Amino acid sequence: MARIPGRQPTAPPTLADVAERAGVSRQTVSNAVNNPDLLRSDTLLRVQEAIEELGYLPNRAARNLRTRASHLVGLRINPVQEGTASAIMDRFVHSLVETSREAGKHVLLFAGDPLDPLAGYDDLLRSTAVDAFVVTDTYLGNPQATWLGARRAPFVAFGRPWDNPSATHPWVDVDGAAGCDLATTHLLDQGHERVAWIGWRKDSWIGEDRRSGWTRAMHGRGLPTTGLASRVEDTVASGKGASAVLLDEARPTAFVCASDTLAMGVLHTLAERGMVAGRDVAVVGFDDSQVAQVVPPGLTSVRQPLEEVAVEVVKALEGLLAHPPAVGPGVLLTPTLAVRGSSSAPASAADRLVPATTTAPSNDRRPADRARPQPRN
Amino acid sequence: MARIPGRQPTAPPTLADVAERAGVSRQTVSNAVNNPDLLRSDTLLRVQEAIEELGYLPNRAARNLRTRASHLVGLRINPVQEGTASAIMDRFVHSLVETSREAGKHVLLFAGDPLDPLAGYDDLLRSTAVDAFVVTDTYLGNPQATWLGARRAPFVAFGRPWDNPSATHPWVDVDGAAGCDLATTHLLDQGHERVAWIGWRKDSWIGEDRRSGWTRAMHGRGLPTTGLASRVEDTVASGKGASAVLLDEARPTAFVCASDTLAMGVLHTLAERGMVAGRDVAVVGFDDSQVAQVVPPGLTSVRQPLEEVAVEVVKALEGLLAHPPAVGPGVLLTPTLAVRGSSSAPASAADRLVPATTTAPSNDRRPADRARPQPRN
DNA sequence: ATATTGCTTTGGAACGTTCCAGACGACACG
DNA sequence: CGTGTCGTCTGGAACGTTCCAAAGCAATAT
Repeated sequence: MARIPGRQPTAPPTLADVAERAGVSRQTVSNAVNNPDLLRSDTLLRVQEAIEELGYLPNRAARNLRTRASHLVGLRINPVQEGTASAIMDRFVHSLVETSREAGKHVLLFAGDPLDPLAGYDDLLRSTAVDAFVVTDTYLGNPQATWLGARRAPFVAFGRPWDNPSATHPWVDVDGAAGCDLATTHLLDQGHERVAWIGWRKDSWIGEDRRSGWTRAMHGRGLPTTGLASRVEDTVASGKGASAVLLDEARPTAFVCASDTLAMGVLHTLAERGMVAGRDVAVVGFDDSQVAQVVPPGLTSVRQPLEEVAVEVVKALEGLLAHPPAVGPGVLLTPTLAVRGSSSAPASAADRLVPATTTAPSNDRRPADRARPQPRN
Repeated sequence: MARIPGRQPTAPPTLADVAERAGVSRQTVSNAVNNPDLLRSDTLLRVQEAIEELGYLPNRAARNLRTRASHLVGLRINPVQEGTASAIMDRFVHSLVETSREAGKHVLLFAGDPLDPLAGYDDLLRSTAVDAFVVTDTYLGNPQATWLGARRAPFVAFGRPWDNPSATHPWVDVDGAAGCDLATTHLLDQGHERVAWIGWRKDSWIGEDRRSGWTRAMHGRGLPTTGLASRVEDTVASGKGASAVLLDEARPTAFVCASDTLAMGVLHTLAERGMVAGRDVAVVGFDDSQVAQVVPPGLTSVRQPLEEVAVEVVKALEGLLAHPPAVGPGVLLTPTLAVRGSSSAPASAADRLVPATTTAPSNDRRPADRARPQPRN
């Protein structure tokens, strides 16, 4: 197969190779790849055969250079957060990669310094290594957004522009309030009335949003929330501490937590007191992490529809990179609830505890009162 | 500021821009970037100033085209495995990204079909989108290796070439046998004698390797292993079932598991029977997943040194891509043991069974203890 | 003085693709 | 019969970089 003299025998075939083989010009081969409908059908066929035989695939670098596009999407990942339950980011990465593939894009990962939200973006942008970014860590109130915006860098945010609701960049987010409302309502439906909240510090927009779902559901049933809430850091230890205090002081029968990490803290407290999640006290987490899925007896958890998020993000990216760019409104998706053992209704309790909606009246024994020590081996 | 006429005002500066500003030729600017020691110091300075002022960064596509290198490393990720505990891959991805950055490389993710180990590789290779691959899923006995080898595609494997020990490609792996030996010995040191094994089916090389660490440790103390082992699938349910059977039939006082997923199965059985891990029965898992870190009372687990793995992988990559390519021998790293509540010595048992020297089982920095607050859903 | 050497700098070519303007033939229209 | 239009195909140029060969120049060796 005639090759240009200086080429390695292992070098991938080029347009010129295919062109020669098919007896057409380079440009015709290019058209066969990019604008097949420009060719007469028989030439198209001939070229396609040549492409097939040679195993030709366009050289990415050359194409990128010419078209000023890399078909790469940059995604910054932070160092692993050890000791926490949430793996949202990882699940999202998987979904994003799969969805991007269908859009002909690949995901380029780069490292981030948690303290400097902008590190890494600049280099990739200036070296035209990526076409656009997906920005995820908007919990800080995203300076990336304004910075990237100022640089005219295309990006889509996973997370609302909390600090600037009038921001014009495309974003996709999950309705945390709806999720916590769902979780709380699920518990209320099982007869719980004293449902406690363990969330994050007040300066977290996401935390306050989720919390509002809890209060909304509680107040919707005319139930009080005072004394039932705690705001702490997102660690297992904090969740453990907060739940211990709440159990002592407010006697809740159920917990809704802003994260699986905090929920695991509750499970720690229960274990320490010989109580059983789902039997003595109900617990619901947030994120449906692997932890929630495998910890006995299974942690009920709000599940973010990350696959859908990825789809919407990619959709927004495609709009952004189209000619001319089209940017739609923000997209807010609704999470679901993965119900597991930690909030399963003990049959007897459920019957007893739902005077409002069902027939069975009044026994004021609550799940928490049924706590008893573990049976010995 | 002179720009070439047709250029957008927002277009990044090019070599020519910098050259004009510094009053030198393009090639001199190129040298200033790539071979600074070729320039006289004063010209170098002048050029560097111009680069600084214009914010110049070499265009990736052009550089890639010319040098036939993309500085990208391809990594295939499989769809998330729901319902399992292990997140090895994700931790590895993080480490790899960080380490790659220091080597001037970025990580390109692409999606994989678990059933077709080769999907995705071919396209990236033929389109010269990546310089090399990191191959991780070698548990299948890796057809990728031979296939990539045949295509002369540079790659480094995380995982030994089990099916072909004489394979010549570079690889990095973690000594699973040593890890399970460590885990078993840790239990033996606490006075346990009947230590059971729950592992994978016999056709898993990795599983058999890990299992050999358990038998080695047991036989080393003259203890029998018959009847104490079970081989199942890597699911929580399997681990639960296997542990239930073993508890009934072999009365072990401790379990060593081939994965955290299986270990969580054991915890399920214990919970169901009102038994407490670490008090009634000791449990050790493998991978030090997030689950192990947060489940009460903490799951002792063998921790793979993924940071080191990443460093070695990148080192191997650099050798592979050097001119001429240099491929070293395979690297086998030793895991550590993260000791947590599930294997804490019951005081009575330890007193009864062995004068246990107070061991310092792990000088590994224990990440669970370093948990930092960081709200992100 | 001339040749040799080493240091520094330079312009042209090339990497493989797509854009652009135009060529070519066929066909229809006036 | 000339002219325009359409469908199809082509060669040259350009994207921004690095490779290559060579040029200019100063200092040293012959």
